[in-house]
Amino acid sequence: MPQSDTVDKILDAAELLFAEKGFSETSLRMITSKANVNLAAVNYHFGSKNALIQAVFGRFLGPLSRLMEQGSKDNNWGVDSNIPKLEDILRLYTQSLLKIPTSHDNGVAIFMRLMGLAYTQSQGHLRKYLEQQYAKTFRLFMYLVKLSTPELSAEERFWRIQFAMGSIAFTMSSIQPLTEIFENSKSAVAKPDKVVEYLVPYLVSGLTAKSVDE
Amino acid sequence: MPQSDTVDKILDAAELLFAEKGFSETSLRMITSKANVNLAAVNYHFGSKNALIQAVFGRFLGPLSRLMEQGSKDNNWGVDSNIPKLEDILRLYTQSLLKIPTSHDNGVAIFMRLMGLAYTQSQGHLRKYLEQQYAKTFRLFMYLVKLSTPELSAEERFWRIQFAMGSIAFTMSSIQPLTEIFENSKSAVAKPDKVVEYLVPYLVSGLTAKSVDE
DNA sequence: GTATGTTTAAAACACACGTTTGGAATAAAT
DNA sequence: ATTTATTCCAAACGTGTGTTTTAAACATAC
Repeated sequence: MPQSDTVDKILDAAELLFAEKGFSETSLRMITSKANVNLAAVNYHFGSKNALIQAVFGRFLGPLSRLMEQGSKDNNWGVDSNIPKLEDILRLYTQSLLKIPTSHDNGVAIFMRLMGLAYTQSQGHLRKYLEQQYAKTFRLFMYLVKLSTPELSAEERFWRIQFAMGSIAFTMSSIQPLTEIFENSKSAVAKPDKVVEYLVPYLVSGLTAKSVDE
Repeated sequence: MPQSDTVDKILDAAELLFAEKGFSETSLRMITSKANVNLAAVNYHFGSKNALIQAVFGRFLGPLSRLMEQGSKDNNWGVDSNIPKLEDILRLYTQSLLKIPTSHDNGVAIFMRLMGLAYTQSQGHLRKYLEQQYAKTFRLFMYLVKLSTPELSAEERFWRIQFAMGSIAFTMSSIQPLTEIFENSKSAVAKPDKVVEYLVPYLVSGLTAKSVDE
């Protein structure tokens, strides 16, 4: 068995458990027993639990970051007065998400859930890691949105993006428990794709709402 | 010193620490030392840490729940074809929030942050407690929104409310320099009232967006 | 003033956590 | 075949956790 196998088994198990329970609520013993590896393997391969958390994020944010930048470049957004539509930006984002290779289905929901947790749980080290690792991509995203919503003030645009990210992260965070609650005659668990279908027009409408400044 | 004093001191300290760090990341020793009470006081007065968490929420949600139901009744919403406007519902909500008595300013921000954590951190006991305690109020809220947005399908309305709640909870959760806000109460960092000003038109626009079903 | 119930205090409890250790097993290289 | 580096494993370590225990302090009523 090659080395990478243990590493990936740990990452796979950690990803699921973190998404399900949160970071502090998931112990290394849960992870290693789910992954069928020795407890010490985490500290051996990753160094610490915090480093493992960061590695979990790096595994999907790396590809996502690359896909977003590539997509923007392919469309020539931002050059020669080539201004993207807000829907197109969101679509690039969601479709980039779907392109990320995952070890299991429901990968998208898990990513979004993890991103929500990253913002919401006060893991200082994670925030620091994400900032210095993906600040460039985030700035690109902000720039694109700026191009497509020139009528907004910088402050209002910032907050609206914040609101939009909240809708996404929060929704994906609570899909499972909510569908359990409101299971009035609806048997099927809400599929993320279906939810995204509802999400996009909502976001577009909210982001392009008439400004309060006017 | 009367009994209630210790109880309130614990609740005050717990509220702040939970909002700042999360539930699992806050130990009873942090709470009791911040509250200047003995460690055993928590288990004596509340029974367990989980019960303390629930008590912190009860202190907020009890008044809020009453205010919402009273406000709806005062406006005769739902009777005699008296249909509320969506803005009015949101305004009732935000103003009810502001009316809740808090032991310190920034109470609203802390409350929203806690609600975000409640949804986001998978504290099973908390979710169960909130459900069986405030399901009635939540159902009223859903009903009012249904009255004001008759054009939406039940499913799409459900998800849009979800999106909206996400915006609120997430935004308040990630006003990052929270600690600064707590310490020097007149910090210039994002004031919740200002954010709400931006939030309302965004929510209205999103919630009333043209349906994807049409 | 004594008795009764309630609240505080200090200490200890059992347990789960992340991490470290030292040696066994395995693979790669000479 | 022997060496060398890497990976795995069982066990233990130290620390911090929520909770319990015991007794003292306090308040209240008779």
